[in-house]
Amino acid sequence: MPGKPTENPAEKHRRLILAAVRAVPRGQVAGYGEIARRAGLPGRARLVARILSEGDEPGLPWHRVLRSDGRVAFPPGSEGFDEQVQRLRAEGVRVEGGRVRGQSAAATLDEMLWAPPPR
DNA sequence: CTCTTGACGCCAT
DNA sequence: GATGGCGCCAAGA
Repeated sequence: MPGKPTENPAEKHRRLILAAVRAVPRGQVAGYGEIARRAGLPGRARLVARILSEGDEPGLPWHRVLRSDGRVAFPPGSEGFDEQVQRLRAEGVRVEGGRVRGQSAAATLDEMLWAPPPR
């Protein structure tokens, strides 16, 4: 039966991913792959990147999403890079050379990810 | 339909 | 730490 307008998988995924990104607390960072995993879409890091690249969703803390190695995903020197670094620093995140510092940024971005930052 | 591109990730060298 | 190759998936040409 009818009923439900069968939501496209793509749209559902988008919604889940956006929710996962919003769930990242201020002052913290997460990896694309980690976001995908939290959204229930393991291995879809690229999908996360693609959705963020669309740039919609106002208020979305996209700047808290980094590569798995703790590096900013934009090419150094680009606008996106600069803006992301500024935003992160504005939240108290230590960024050096386009890389987030904090012991490991995310050795595996799995367990220590949601650890509260010392202050 | 095929081919390329991309805000990625992991592993080997 | 830097580079290169392969995997993955969606969108555009």
